[in-house]
Parts: sequence; structure tokens; C-alpha cells
Amino acid sequence: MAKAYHHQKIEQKWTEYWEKHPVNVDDGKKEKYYCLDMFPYPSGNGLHVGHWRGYVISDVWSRYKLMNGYYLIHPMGWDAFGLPAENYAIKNKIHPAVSTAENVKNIKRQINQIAAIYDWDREVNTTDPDFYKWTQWIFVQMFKKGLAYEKEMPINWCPSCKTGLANEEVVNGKCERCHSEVTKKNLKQWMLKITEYGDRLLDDLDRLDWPEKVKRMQTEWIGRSYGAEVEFPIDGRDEKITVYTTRPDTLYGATFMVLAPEHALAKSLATDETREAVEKYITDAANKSNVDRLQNKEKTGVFTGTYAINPMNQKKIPIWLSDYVLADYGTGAIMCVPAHDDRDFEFATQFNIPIIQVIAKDGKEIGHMTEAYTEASGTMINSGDWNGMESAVLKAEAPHIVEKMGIGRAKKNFKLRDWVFSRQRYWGEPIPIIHCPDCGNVAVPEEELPLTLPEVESYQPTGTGESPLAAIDSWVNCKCPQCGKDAKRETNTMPQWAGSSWYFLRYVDNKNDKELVSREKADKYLPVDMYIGGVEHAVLHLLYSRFYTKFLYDIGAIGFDEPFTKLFNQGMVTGKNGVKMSKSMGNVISPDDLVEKYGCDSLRLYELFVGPPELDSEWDDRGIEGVYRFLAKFWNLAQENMDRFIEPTEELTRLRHQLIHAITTRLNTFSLNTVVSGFMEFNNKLGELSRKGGIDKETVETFVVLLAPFAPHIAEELWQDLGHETSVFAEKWPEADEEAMAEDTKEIAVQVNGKLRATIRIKADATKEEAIAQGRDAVKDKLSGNIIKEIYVPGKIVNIVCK
RNA sequence: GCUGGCGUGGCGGAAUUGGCAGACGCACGGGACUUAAAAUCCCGUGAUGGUAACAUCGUACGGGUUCGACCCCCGUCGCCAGCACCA
Repeated sequence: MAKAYHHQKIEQKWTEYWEKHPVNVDDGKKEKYYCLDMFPYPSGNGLHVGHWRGYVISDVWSRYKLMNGYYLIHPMGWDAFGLPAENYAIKNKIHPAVSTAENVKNIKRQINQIAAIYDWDREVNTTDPDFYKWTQWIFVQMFKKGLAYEKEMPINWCPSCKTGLANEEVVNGKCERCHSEVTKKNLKQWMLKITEYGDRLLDDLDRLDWPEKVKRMQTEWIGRSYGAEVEFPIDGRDEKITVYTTRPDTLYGATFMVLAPEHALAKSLATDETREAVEKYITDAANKSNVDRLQNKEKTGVFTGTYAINPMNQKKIPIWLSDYVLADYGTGAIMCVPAHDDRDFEFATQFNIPIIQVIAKDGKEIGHMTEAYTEASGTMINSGDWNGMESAVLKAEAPHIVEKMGIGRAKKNFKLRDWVFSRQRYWGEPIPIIHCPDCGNVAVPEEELPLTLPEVESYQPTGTGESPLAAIDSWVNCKCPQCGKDAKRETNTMPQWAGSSWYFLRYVDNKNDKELVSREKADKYLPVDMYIGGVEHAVLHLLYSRFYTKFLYDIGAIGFDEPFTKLFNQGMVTGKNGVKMSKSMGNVISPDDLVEKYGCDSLRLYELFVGPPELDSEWDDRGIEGVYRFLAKFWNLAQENMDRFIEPTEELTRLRHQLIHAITTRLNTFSLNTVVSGFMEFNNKLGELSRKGGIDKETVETFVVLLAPFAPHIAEELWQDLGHETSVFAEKWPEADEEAMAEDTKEIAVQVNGKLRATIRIKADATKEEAIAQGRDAVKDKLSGNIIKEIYVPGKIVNIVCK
């Protein structure tokens, strides 16, 4: 009786073996390969099968690279600052550090069930003072370079989380985390000047092997545009209003101007007649919530009573206020060309403002326009000297023309805003700044870092815009490091993104107490070759990390300026009907029971088999039975043949090489679901051959080697049973031999008039004439009329066209 | 509204990118083994007609290009994602 497949026994055995005999060792000669998972937040809920998927994908890829001769950097750590731990602390009066440590322990246990080859010596935790010392150090360097600055301004405020938010954290006017409606609050904030890196963040996307979708999202988020700033004199005053436009070619068509209600000149433009209405409009606009502004796009506005002069034709144009103009983009003021801009058209129609067409549409002046003509193509009309020019050409030249005229300049703009970096919460890195009445803002001296988070009695956020740290007098009051006078500490903390913006650097040198990473190790092991995680971070974490990396490159801390060479976004695993797994929906599937029942190897395979790795997949527990049966079948097949292997036949050798080829190409294109189906298909074929005449040892061995990255335990056990004393992971990934793969004959389809009528087996080297002759013969009773054409696509098809 | 992606059996999904549609798995049906069940193994399984060989239809819908279209082009519908007054 052959040995039976006991997954628990085997998996335990090899877990212990790998513990003692690690398979991934740095011999100093191998090339490195850095495969990184987005590190998890240690949630109290533990992992569900969706989290597993990403980790399985990265481990399969890592083990594949290992078998291709690389030394792997494949680390894991904890993104452990953040609100859930803090909210838990508020509710249960347990220090976040305590609950976090418990959660880490549990999730680490779960992650170990995956049997991924993580190098736990490299583990990092963003809440560890030895780690956040460097998070603070980076902030200090940014402060010294003027990239971290303090500013009071209306920022996005989540009334439920009671903290300010970055632009990136506001989704459809709601808090990214808790989905409460975001309001505006005027707060003094630390900001990071990410806009200074706008061009590089955009241009360098070209160099990255990332999904186009993510690149597109970042491109749109950064939102670079080219145009001109043009100055419009105010009628009867010495002042000018500067506007930004991407369509300076339409300058002659500007029939009015609109300022954001928050514009510095807004109030002063009112006349005695309009003052009351203007002031009311400004107040109303200030009270409008983000969601209001987003959902209600009907144009509102108020005429200031004042006019500007169109600098091209000296015509007087009315100045209006409207909240469709954003205060914090461009100059907060726009020139309006209703004939060629949808929004201006809507506004002009509503308020009866003249519309002047300046680009001919289809060579014509339309007269009464019913909609704006927004294309920059056509001949200029009603435009003085510019008449007759092509608008597309003029669009590019106009910025230089206005510059020469002394009324403006070429200008580029970004949608990207500086990063609001202060959080009014407890569980984050304290911002290492001291406010001195004489010296102003002074950085905490580097030798005093880390500035540790003090114990606090109440974690409750105050809601006033101050962090709970502000209540600790003994901590707040300090001496200025520069002049020694009484001073106060900054009490805001950093956002959760701070630690995750650079953690991947620390893994390669996590015990260094002199530098955040040594240049030697950074040069040797970085950057990350493959980064695997969900798409939800497309513009948050991934943009911030790129910014941090570029900054650290600029100050010479590291020698590369893009952190992640290749990115893979795995799809979500959902419950029935595509519903996201969540505690409240009650549809969370824990991997623990499945590992117990079917084993780690089966769950690993099923995580891949459930669907294409880049797409969302619905979890169905029943499907795991299928992969379990496959493993058990393969196991039995191997065991039964152990003492009766036959010599390799030509067919077996061919199949073996075809398998190598199929698995390798599918693996290289990340088609991991079809890798698994490929294994199953081949296993079925082997079963058949085994019943018919037997199978050879080499084929089974190759199968085991190929299966190893996917189902490592069963592969090791079978490898040992096949008589090997070293780990299967010491094996080199096999190569397919083209010649051995080739078949002497091939089955091809024969069509008549494009319809399948027969299949024939032809010699692989058959000539066109031979193939067609054979094909014609096979369908001779299905031909009617005269043959007018005969087509042969080598190795694929014969098609006979008759009429 | 704009941009991008997708639409294939009862279900999850394959199809070497223009060449035999539905691989593989689930589910279902039949059979073998068993006192019986479970497990396991074998066979079948897009629809319609036919005892059958076979024929016709079939990749959201309507058209087109081609010897040949799930794949390319034009139009329509539906779903998903991102952005959302950025001038």
C-alpha cells in the first residue's frame, strides 16, 4: 500500500526542517532580488483569505526567483501606527502599543501559516522608536531644506476622526477612512512641499514597469498643464488681476472674469450698490461643505460691480465672483471665454453675458451658439491681429506673445497640492519641532532623536485642532535648543503614511543605529524589484513613497530615485456576489480553518486558482476541494509509481518539456491561475499514461520541481521520497528544450468556407501543397462548386474556399 | 460629464493575440466499488433538432472588414473602476 497524503504531517515536518535549514541564503555571490509585499496594518480582526492572496502571489514569485539563482530580500513588517489602535485604546483604556503588540503576534502566526520564506531577521515596525527615529530624521532633513513648512489655511477636516487630512485622503468629499463628510477648518499645519517634485514625479513614471492604470491615476492626480498667466487691469484702478489659462489663444473671446469667493481682492471689488450681495455670497460660499460643492454643480455667482480691461482689445469686461473657481488652483481667478469653454458658457447663458466666438467651427462663425466649441482646432476670427491663424498653433505660441507684449508669461500648473502632514491625534510619530518665541520653529537636534511619544492619560482627540499631546504640560514645555529660552513642543503627530513612505529601505539594514540605511547595503540590495499589493494605494502610499525616495536621493542618502521598479496589483477577494469581506457583512472567511482542513499547499493553490491574480475574485469554499483532489491525485500517482518507473519514452519527454514551457511562460506573465490549471491538465494526462504503460521518474521529478514554488511542502516530501537528500529549492528551475517539445505530427483543422469540417493529422514539416492536398481529401464530400482559394496557415489550419 | 477597463455555458474562468470557442475546476447527471453511505475511480455535460453519424445556431446587441472575428473597425446597451467645476 502506497504512502497516503497526510497534509498536516508533511506540512509540520517541512516547517520544522526549513526552520533549521533555511533555503534562502546570501552567499555573497548571488545576485539579489527584492520582492516586497505592502506591509499590513496589524488589525485586531486578523487576516482573511483576501490578505493571503497577495502574500501567496509574492511568495510564489519569490520562490521562483530563488530557483533561478537569486538571493531574495523578502521581508515583512508592520504599519502599526494609526487610528484603529488608538480608537481601541480610547474605548478600552489599553495603550495602543499593548494592543498592537498582541495583534502583531496573532497576524504573525497567521502569516507563518502561509509558509512564505520571509526573513524575519529583517522585520520592522513603524511604531518602534528605533524605526521612527528615522521617520523623524527624514522630517528634520526636509525641514532644513525648506520642504517642510508651517502654514495656516483652511484644510480638509474629518469631524469623526477629529483630524486634518491630506487631499489624497478625501474621496468624493468624504474621509477615506471612515467615510464621514469632510469639512473645512482653518488650522496651522505642517505641510510637505511635494509640489516641488511634481515634474519629476510625473516624468519618471515613464521609467517604471507599473500597471498603466496606476500610472494614469498618478498622472491625473499630479495634473500638469501648460498655459499662460495674463494680467487684466482693473478699470479705474491701479491694480491688476492675474489669471491662469490653458487657452491663451482665445483671449479675444474673454467677455468676463470670475474670481473665487476666497480671492484676496474679492471683497474690495464690491461697489456701494453690490456690497451687501457680494459679502453674502462670500459668507455663503465659506459655509458650503465639500459634498455640497461636489454634488450641486449649478452655477451661482454675483457681479462685483467692477470691470476689468481685456488687455488684447481694451474692452471692459465685468468681474464676477463664483464658487466654480477654485481659490487654491492657479491664481484663484479666471478669464472667461464662454464661446469655447463649457463652464463659462453655462455661466454666461445663465447671467446673460455676451458670447463671442473666436475660433471658426467647420470654417464658420456660428452666430447663435447653443453650446461651447471647446476644440483647439480652427481658424481664428474676431481676434484682431490673430485673425486667420490656426488656433492649435496659436495655443502654443500665445504664451510667448503675451510675454513679449508685457501682459503675461508662460506658466505651467499642477493639480497636485502640498501634503498636509499634521494629524491631531495621539498614535503617530511626534513631529520633532520646537516653537521658540525668539528663534521661531527649531528642529529637535538629531542626536536627541527619537523624540518618543509620551504616555498620556487620555487618548481622546480634543476636536479643537490640538492633539492629545497638548495636554501634557511636562512634555510640551521645553527649552529652545538654539537659544535655551522657554519654548513649546509641536504637539501634532505625523500621518500614517510617514512610516510607510520609506519602510522598504529599512528592511535591508534594520538594526543600523547610525543611519536610516547604510549606503553600502542600500546600493547592494535596493531598490525593490517587485512590489505586490492592492490598487487602493495607487495615489496615496505609492506617490508619497516616490516623493520620499526622490528626496532621500537628492540629499545623498541613497543612490536611486525610484523605489519600486515593478509593481503588481492583485485583485481583491470578495464574498458572494462581489461583496467586500467585512465583519459587519459577516462574510469574512478566515484562512485558519481551511489550512487545518485542506492544508497550506491546497489553500495556496486555490488562492491562485480562484481567478486571474490582477482581478477581483469571488471566494467559493467548494472550489478548494478541486485543488485538494489534484494534490492528492498527484501524490498518489507519484507514490504508486515510485517502484515501477519506466524508461522515458519520446512522448513522456515531449510532454515534460511542454510542461516546463507552459508553466514557465505562464509564470512569467503572471497568469498564475492558468499555471494551476496547467498542472491539473498535465496530471490528468500523466494519470492516463500511468494506467496505460507507466511513467518515468524524470517526468515526475520535473513536475515536483515546477510545483515547488506553489505547493512547497508536498514538493519537498515527494522530492525526498524520490531519493533526494537536499531541498527541492536547491534545484535549478528547468529549461524547456524546443527540439524535445516538437511533435512529428500535428493535428490541424480543415475548414470549408471558414467552417470547421474535419481535423487531420499532418507531418510537422508538411509543405503547403501536402497539407492542402490532405485537407482537401478529408473534406472532399463536403465541397460544392469550384474551389477558388486554398489557404494553409502552417501548423494551424487549412481552409478551402469554394463557390 | 470625462477617462480607462470589462461583457464567453448553471457558476469561477481558458483560448499560444486573426486560425478547431468553452481548457481546467466547481456544480449537476449516469455508472463502478460498498450491506449502505462517505471517500475514491470511470463516463457524460453550450443550445436546438436527430436513435445515430451529423446538421444548424452560439462569445451583450446591430452592422462592417476578412478565406476566416471572442479577438480588428463603426454604432448601441449594460456593468465596474478612477477623476470630477483644475480654467
